[in-house]
Amino acid sequence: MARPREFDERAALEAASDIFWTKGYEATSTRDLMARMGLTPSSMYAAFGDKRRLFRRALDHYLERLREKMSYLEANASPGEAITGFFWDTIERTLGDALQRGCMLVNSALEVSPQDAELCGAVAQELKLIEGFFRARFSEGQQRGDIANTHSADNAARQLLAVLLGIRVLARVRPERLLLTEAAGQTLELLGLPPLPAAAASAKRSLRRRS
Amino acid sequence: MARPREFDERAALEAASDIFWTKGYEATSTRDLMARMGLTPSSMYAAFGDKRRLFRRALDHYLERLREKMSYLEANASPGEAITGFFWDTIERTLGDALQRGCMLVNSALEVSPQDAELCGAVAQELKLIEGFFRARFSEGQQRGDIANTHSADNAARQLLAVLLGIRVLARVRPERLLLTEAAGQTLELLGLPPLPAAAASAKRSLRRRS
DNA sequence: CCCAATATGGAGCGGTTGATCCAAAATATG
DNA sequence: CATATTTTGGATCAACCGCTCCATATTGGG
Repeated sequence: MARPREFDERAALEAASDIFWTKGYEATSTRDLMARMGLTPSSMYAAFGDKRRLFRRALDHYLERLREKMSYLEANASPGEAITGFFWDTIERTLGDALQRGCMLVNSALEVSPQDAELCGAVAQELKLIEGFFRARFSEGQQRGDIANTHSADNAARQLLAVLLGIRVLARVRPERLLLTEAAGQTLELLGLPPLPAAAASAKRSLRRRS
Repeated sequence: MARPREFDERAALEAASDIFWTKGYEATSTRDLMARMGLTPSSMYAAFGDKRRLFRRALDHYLERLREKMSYLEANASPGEAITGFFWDTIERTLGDALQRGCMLVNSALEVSPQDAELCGAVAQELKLIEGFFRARFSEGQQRGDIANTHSADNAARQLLAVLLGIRVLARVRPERLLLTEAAGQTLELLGLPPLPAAAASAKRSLRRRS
């Protein structure tokens, strides 16, 4: 019994997520947001609350896709390939992004004030989720016999998480294929995980995607 | 033949570096800066130019200490211990910081726009310096016979750099000793580098420092 | 001792910020 | 068709932004 919304909330969130991802929280103004989301202040504030709460939802929206990637790999690849595939996907996507936005989660992890318990906690929890993904896959691979029992899954997961985050930092300022693939590849190799596709193959692949 | 400065430029830079480190570039206002540096707008702008240039110098000031740390380790420790010591120092310092500021270089790496070629390049170059430190130490250790020749110094350096950056991201939102030490420790171990001091010992050591 | 030269204090510039408010528009229900 | 309810557009708010300007203070050189 009232006027219906003229905009798609999901699409608006997607737009908001995009700007926040590109420019960061502080550097994004509410006017940037309204322009990109195609909303007037009234609509935006009514639908999403203030800037902070909108950011929270935009981040969640971004993270949802990250979680989907993990689920997909868990369901459609062997444990070892799931881990390697995660790194491969991360590197290829990062190198393919002309805007060099890196990862919104990592960007947020460093921009968010440690005093902001709620946002900080959300980021921390998501990192634990990724760590858990690594640990579960690694452990599963060990039970299967694909992966050697030389190292504990706990430590392997911690190491993989650190390397992943490091790669995302590096990619932001030094988007060099060799640097990223070798940093990841070396770690995968030492842990007895499947290697990344050769540079030539992955280059061809990203070329195909671009066209 | 003119009035002399009443403030110490170095101390002012130190103060500026501190706020930028704590709050980031965007979230720091010129008023924050002037208050903390104890300067009026006139003095600040006359001495340091605009906010961006001040940030550049504040970052350089921060990085100088980072370089000193590398020089110190290079001069006063074996190659392997220099690498391990760098990680140890990083972790202890990070865990000891109540403000959880992490590393200003890493924070900047993600906040700086990739379009900002100058600042971005400065960050990239500093990362190369750290990578070079790892590579040189690793290579030297191999020549000495301290470190196995199983892995190339190039790749080891890339991996160490990634883990280091990853740790600094993690520390920002999950300052858990075990997580950081094991992520680093595992990598050091796999590369045949000296282990980090035991948790008990390092806890004692940081306690001593605090008192 | 006066003057050129630099530093200081602080008012204040135009513009932008995040956010609010209200009249007009659009719908489902009675 | 009227009314209650919600959305929409856009003017507008106070506060803050980075930065400039100028009068005043402080020095060294002639």
